[in-house]
Amino acid sequence: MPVQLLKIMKEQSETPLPSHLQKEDLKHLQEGSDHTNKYIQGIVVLSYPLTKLGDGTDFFKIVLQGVDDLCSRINSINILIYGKMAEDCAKVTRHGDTFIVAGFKVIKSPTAREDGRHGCHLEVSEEDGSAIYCLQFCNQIYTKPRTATASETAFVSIAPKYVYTPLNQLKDGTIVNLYGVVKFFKPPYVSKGTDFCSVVTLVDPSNVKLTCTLFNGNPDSLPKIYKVGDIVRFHRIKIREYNGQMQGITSGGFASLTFDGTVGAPVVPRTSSKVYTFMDEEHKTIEELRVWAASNISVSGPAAKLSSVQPMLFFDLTCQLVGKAKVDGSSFLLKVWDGTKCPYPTWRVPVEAKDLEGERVLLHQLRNLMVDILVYDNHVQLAKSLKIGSFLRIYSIHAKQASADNEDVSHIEFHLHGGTCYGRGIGVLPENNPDVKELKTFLESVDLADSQNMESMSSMELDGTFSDFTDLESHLQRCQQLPVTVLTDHQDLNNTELKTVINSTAPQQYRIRAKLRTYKPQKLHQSVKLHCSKCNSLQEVPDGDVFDFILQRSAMTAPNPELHNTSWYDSVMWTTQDQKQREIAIHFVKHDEMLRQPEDTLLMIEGGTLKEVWKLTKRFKCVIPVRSTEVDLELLDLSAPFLLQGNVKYYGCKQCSAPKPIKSLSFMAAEQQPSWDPTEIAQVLGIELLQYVFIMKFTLVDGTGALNAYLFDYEKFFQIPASEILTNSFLQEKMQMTMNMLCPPGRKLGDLPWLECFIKSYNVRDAMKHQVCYQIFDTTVAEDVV
DNA sequence: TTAGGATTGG
Repeated sequence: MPVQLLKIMKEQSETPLPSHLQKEDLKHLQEGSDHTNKYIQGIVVLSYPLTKLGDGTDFFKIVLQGVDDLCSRINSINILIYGKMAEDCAKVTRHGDTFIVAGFKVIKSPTAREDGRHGCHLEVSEEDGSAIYCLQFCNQIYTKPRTATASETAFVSIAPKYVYTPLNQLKDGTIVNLYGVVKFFKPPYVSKGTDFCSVVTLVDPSNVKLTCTLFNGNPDSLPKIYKVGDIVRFHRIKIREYNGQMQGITSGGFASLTFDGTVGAPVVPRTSSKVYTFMDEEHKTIEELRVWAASNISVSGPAAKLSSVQPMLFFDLTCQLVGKAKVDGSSFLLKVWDGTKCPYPTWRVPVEAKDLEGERVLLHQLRNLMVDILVYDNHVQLAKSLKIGSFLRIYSIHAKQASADNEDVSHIEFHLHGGTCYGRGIGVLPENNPDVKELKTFLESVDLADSQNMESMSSMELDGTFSDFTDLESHLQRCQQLPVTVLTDHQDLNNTELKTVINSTAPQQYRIRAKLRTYKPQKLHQSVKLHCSKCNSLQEVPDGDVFDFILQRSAMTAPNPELHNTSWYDSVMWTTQDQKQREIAIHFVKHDEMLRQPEDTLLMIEGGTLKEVWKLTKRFKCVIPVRSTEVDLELLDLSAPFLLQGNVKYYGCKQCSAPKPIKSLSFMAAEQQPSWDPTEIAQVLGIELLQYVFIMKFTLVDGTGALNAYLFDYEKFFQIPASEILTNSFLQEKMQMTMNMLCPPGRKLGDLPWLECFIKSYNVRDAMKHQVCYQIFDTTVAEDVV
């Protein structure tokens, strides 16, 4: 029975209702006024038998009498309960119970004249998201005898007890309730039909994705999602199969709650203020999902401040609207700021002064910090409706690099293109949103006088002239500073300005002197990739779990005893004592028919776990995980490392490797002093060795222009081997410190150190477009920096 | 009904 005993209260008169609900007096009830977030309370004085309506719907009617205003003429009201809720209520209702009703519809009562009750009646049902709470004396509902005092009451909720379906158990044609973590979303936008639309992709710990298409005529009724990682609870969402996948779509009684997904943040639901049930159990679910999401969802979205805008990329901006203006039928201008200054010249969209809405004084004061964002097509209608001063998150703004005919230096244009790809759109953030609170505090702290200086500062750097002696002095000081990177070759070349580099055709090579405005990825471990020099492919370094899984799978094949103890290796085998009784075989490769010292020994292991393999690498020179076939030992799947040496896992390229029999290693073993060099082992085994490499994008500026240059570095630039960074926290710290020297966080452009770099330009062409890219080479971090 | 994730135009 979906009746839930929520709490037993002793010596306590107030009820644990959702805190947003407020009591409404019977005499204030009238048709057409807003009663969301209101409840009425009364004593059951009459109930009618449970009946079925013509369409089979259960129907139950009770009469509640108000307790506050006994003298009032209209002191009682009819409550009409429909559907499952009618059945549930009929089971527990007793005369004299106190009922609390929320989420009701107020309808003019056709029987008011006859029964002399309230002029309206209330209608409630599960579909409308209604809730009924019932207060009874304990001894009335406990069947088991117990000592109860009169002051002890049980609090019974006749709100349905919801069942939530994990995303991997959804079935076509059902209507379900579910929880999920937002992996992708499109903020509500105007659809081509009559409604607003929002598309939301969820994941949950079952690791199944569900994309939901949600419609509502009122955008406020759609989930209030502000960022990836938010958690939602959907009630009554319809599941359908579409293109072979499950899909969610709004059904009649759809309702949603949205929560901040940050671990530790207050659990406050965002909802369009309908009545909702939210109790301790739900609270726990949110906390659990937050913890799961923290390690399973990447929220490092492209959010950015104007100060860290990257030309040619897309980003999400949290900002305040300062001005807006009509441009033409298909585009609309938004003028926004976030308190930081975009380091590049930005465009100004010309509009008629009469079309510009916003505080004139503020528009003038903020002119150096404000940027123009031109929004198109389907975003225009929403943009027009925005209120000046409101806080916005604009998703997937395109920072387009462009230059006008009469300009030497390129500028940045901000476009919100038409369509909703990649969640492109505009969301209004409420004042209580934590990001808005932070932004407001920051905006209040911005010294506008300082921003005027910033303007003169950047224009000074742009045209390379110096207005007075102080500027000249500080400039000289900077020039005298040693650069934080140096060239390892080509010292005799002269510097080229970035403007010249950008305006020249590729391919060419240049010596440049520039500042590192920003770099990507900011999380340095994300910069490590595996590179195949044969097919030139790049791939992510596989996760340790993948290796674990492959080891587990290969441990299911028992070692083949016929392959043990050959002329070139000795084998040892044992069975683990645990329940699984795994068989492990280790083959120690001999040299001159003798075993060598462990630190010079290569061994092969069958049936080991990740932990066991790691332990062996601590003791022995090399470890190669293998499995038995009928005729020979063989390497595992190439998603696993084929060799472990020291702290480094060596991987082979799946595409370019052609594994040879393991016994090829015997030739290496026969060498006078086998080096067990990974490159050589790879070659002997027919493996195309993947190299660990740092891939980063540096945004370089020099006062004449800006460009993005890629760093592709095995070891030379940072003087840190890319192969060791992932397993060595000391090296990670060292690299972070180096980056902090090259690009000190929080500094103004003028205070950043200079880098000397050698870069080459090259062409990237495909059928559609042509782009010139830049790569840093023959450059290293200066000795005194590392 | 609409959209059904998957940028780059003005």
